[in-house]
Amino acid sequence: MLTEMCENYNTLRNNLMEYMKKNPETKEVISSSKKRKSDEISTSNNNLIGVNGNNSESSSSDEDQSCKKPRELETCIKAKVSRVYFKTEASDSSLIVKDGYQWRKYGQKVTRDNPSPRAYFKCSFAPSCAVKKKVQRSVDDPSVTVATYEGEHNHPHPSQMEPTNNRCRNQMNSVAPSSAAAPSTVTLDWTKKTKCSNDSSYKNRMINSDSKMEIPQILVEQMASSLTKDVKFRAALAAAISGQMLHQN
DNA sequence: CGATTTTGACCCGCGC
DNA sequence: GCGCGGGTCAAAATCG
Repeated sequence: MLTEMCENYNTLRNNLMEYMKKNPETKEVISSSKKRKSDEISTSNNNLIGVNGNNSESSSSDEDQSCKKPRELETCIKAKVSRVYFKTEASDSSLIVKDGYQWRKYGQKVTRDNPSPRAYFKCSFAPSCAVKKKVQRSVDDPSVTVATYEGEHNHPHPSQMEPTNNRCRNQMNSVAPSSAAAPSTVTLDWTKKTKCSNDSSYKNRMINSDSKMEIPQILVEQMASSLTKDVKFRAALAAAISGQMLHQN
């Protein structure tokens, strides 16, 4: 599956390169757009379940160059911004994202371009950890929750640091009952991994824990089959891999 | 009783 | 200068 993904990624990359050669003005058009417009472009371009991690170094860095104002430029340099898409129940009106960290909600607003409210969270370890996140349902797909992370945690993952933390554990477990029999199980499991792809320590831990789990072979095959048939998943994985490659470069 | 959430008020940058 | 809109504050309410 990974081989196929890599091939698809290479094909996509080549197509993009060719397109960029044929349309060199594309960059300028994007970079000359205003900030809010570029946000919209970013959202629409990532109209899939996946990770747009570390915008300042990824393929979307062109639009970040549109940060003309000193304050925005400072923000671009100082705050590491990543956008993560979570697949959730459309009927679930809560804006709780179970990423394992502890957050304290400090505000909620209804924004102009999206009828669903946007929730503002700070890391519970603030002010020592200044990470913030914004959570809002996608305007295109209400079943998709978009979480925008600003900054990086300067402390270990709470679930690793404090394994007896009831609140956190309850949040993580709260996914299980509804997803146990639902077809969305695969999606939820996958989002648990992808949303942590910017945190290498957590990612490694997930991989390690996965290797210890005994998953029935038939289930693995079913999961792999359903995922490879999913166009959105393939595109999201390609985006995640390309982001990782660009990050390494 | 401390931690967290809710929610209206306030602040501030931006466009006109 | 003014109004709009996004982001933050902080008091009250709620939760465990």
